[in-house]
Amino acid sequence: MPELPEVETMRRGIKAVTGATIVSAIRTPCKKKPIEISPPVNQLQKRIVGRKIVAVERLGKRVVVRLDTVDRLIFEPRMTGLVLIEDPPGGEHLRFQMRLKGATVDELLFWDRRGLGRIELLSDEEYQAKLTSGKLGPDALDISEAEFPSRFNSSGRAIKVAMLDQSTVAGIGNIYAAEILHLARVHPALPCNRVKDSVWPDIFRHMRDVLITAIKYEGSTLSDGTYRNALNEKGGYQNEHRVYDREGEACRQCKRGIIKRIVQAQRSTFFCPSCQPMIALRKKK
DNA sequence: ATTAATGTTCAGAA
DNA sequence: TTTCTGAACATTAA
Repeated sequence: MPELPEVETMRRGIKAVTGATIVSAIRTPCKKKPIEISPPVNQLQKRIVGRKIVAVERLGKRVVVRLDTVDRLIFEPRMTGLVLIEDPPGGEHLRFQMRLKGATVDELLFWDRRGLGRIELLSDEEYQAKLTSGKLGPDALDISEAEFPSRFNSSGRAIKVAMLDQSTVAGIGNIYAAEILHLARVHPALPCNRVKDSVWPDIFRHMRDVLITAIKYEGSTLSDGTYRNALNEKGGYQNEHRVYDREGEACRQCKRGIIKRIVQAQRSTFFCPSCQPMIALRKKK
């Protein structure tokens, strides 16, 4: 579930592990298929046990735990992963457990219902290589207004598809892409190279506003109830959604449009045809 | 039984 | 070279 606001909420929720020393790290006995851990757990243990956690950061949809070595332990929740410091929603899906000492919390957990998430340990060198590889763009809350359009500009892809691509900007997912484009009144299928120069600042402004507001609400917990903050409480931003998962309902903004659902890049896209007309493409189709 | 789900990646085809 | 499609990963719930 996690997009940038949910992952940022996780990061803040586990911040108390800063300063702790890692006593043990194990792949929890879990009857489900094990999640991917790189390097293999026994090698990973050798590099993290006995080490101290010096900072908890975030990059896009990843929680980055910095150690007092060259290494960073990276948690990537993907669809249903949670990084927690206390008992998870259902013990059945606990995947990874670190015991800690020297801080106010004594464990760090990774829980994942579907098990698509992954854990990765990267050295400084490997981490830098990942950042410069072009596979991961700048964080959506770090990028400047000036750089923002240049990440999309010449591409002919639909703007919503480009927003979901983590190499464009890191952190935006299916919920927030829809919400941002609705606020900015841009049709999700509009090709990037047909977005007017004057519109990019609007998209940038609404991107920051939606993400920052969603962080204040501690993210969105959808109807399946999976996503929880570190205290096992639901987020609140789902009640603020303007288009996501509201197909057939009246647009909250114009009160007349009916929210439509289309499929782009095999993902549902929700938008208001009235607030988000595809002006630049009107002649097509 | 079928479908879709907050994500990512890969192969193969336009 | 770029973009799109389908499938895969694993699990659950409607």
